[in-house]
Amino acid sequence: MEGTNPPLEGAHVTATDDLIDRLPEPPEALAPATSQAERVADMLRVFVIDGALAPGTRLSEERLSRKYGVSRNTLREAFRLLSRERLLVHQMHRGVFVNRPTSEDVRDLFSARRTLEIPAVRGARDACDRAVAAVGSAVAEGQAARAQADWWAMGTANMHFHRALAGLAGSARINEFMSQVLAETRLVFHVMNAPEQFHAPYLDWNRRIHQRLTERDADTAAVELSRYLDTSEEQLVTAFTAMERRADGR
Amino acid sequence: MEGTNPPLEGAHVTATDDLIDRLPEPPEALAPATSQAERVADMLRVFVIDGALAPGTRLSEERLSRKYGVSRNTLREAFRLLSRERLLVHQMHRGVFVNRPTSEDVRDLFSARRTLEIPAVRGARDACDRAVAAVGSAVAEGQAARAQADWWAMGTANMHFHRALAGLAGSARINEFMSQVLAETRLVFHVMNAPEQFHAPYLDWNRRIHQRLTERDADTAAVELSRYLDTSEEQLVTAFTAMERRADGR
DNA sequence: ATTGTGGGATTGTTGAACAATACTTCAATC
DNA sequence: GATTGAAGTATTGTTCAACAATCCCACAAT
Repeated sequence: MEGTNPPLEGAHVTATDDLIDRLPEPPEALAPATSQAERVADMLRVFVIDGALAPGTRLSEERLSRKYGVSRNTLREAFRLLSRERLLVHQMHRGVFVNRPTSEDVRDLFSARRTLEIPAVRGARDACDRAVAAVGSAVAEGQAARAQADWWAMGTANMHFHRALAGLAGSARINEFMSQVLAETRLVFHVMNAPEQFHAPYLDWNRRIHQRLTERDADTAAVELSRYLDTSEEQLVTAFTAMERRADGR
Repeated sequence: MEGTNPPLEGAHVTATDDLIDRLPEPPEALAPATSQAERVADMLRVFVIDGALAPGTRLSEERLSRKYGVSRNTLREAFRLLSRERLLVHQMHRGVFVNRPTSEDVRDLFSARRTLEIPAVRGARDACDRAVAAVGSAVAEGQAARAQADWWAMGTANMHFHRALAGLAGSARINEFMSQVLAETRLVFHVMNAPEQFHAPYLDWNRRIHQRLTERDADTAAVELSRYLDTSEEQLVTAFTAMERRADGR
């Protein structure tokens, strides 16, 4: 071995603070490391939204805690999280139940959606392209689902579409709130035992709205969306009140 | 005692189901009977919003549970509730802290407020009178507070004013979300150690907006509100970033 | 000044215990 | 026969004590 390894020019350079500041951010504030309660909540959330746990179902603390290998206390923490999201409702000394929305809830949900979605669409002029693109991919997702006749996926795509619309507002808090509202809306379909084809006719509507958005015709898009919400709400409320009458008139 | 008490004509009539249905509803679904965790959460919420617990403060499970005579588990349930409201933030294995919003949060909060408030005002034409009246009484509340030079109450009145604006949308879910957004906004003032007179100049602005509303000139009211939000946000963000620079440039 | 290396403090989670409340069952009454 | 009353049972509300996992801090070593 002739000669020595040339020492690297300027080896052992400590990174300046400047450089460090320029480093990419960690994905999520450096691995938030979810707690057990949050993991259980995540799992239950999926069950509720997908309908594995039907609205009105009571969740027994003891059985669930044994089934999923967590203590009752931990499970209760999870319940609290989901209650705040309105997916579960907590009744003192009676337990927690999967939320079963009423027709009044349906009206309120649509009222909230109007407030969130329509202004977002109307102000879409200065929304970032990334947000508009999200709307487009939700449309594509819906069409793919229809091609496969996967009705549940179509419903999911529809939710994504409307979440993307609210996303045009560009506020993280609005986004999260909208997600909750849509999750609760999904419960409505479970309560009704809605035929999953329910969403089918709305796909074209979504496509048209997105079309308007790409044409930068936000106002027309907003008008179409408004009509969409009106008819969708009416259809739901009608079906819902009929079901409610059937239920308590016996 | 002469004679017998005449039996009441038709005494012991059982109420028909019809009659029972017509009975007034109980105030709140028949005494929801709050749990201990909720009571603790209510208490802590007030502390946080009023600033008795400053942003960034860490809440020790052991000390708080001993101080308020509840178990750690119960206290943790309360923490979960408040974390979902973004008043506390939970860091795994580190504990819970009073949320300390950043300038980015301020921008997001105002973005959310724009989405919630402006459309509500613009659509105020078909808002119920009761909701408009709430706006008026918030204005009055602010003027009363100014008369007494009670600056903290002025801030509260300002919050009530904007909550009332969002209330014009007429959705319970929107109302609750708005309350959360405003509570978090209040934290911003605590972070800044804002002089409480901060709110003073906005009182007249509020009065003007309300004036427009009573005149049924919703569009002008919306424009004024939009300007209000712009200037308020700018003022806050400016002060905020200055403070942040001071803090981490040291 | 930076990097290991403890020890101490705090949180995460569990299991068991008990009180308080709701539900169920069945007998007694009108 | 339907309603009321009074058991007993099941479930939730809450506490307590324990232990593992993790973080924080001070101090020594380089």
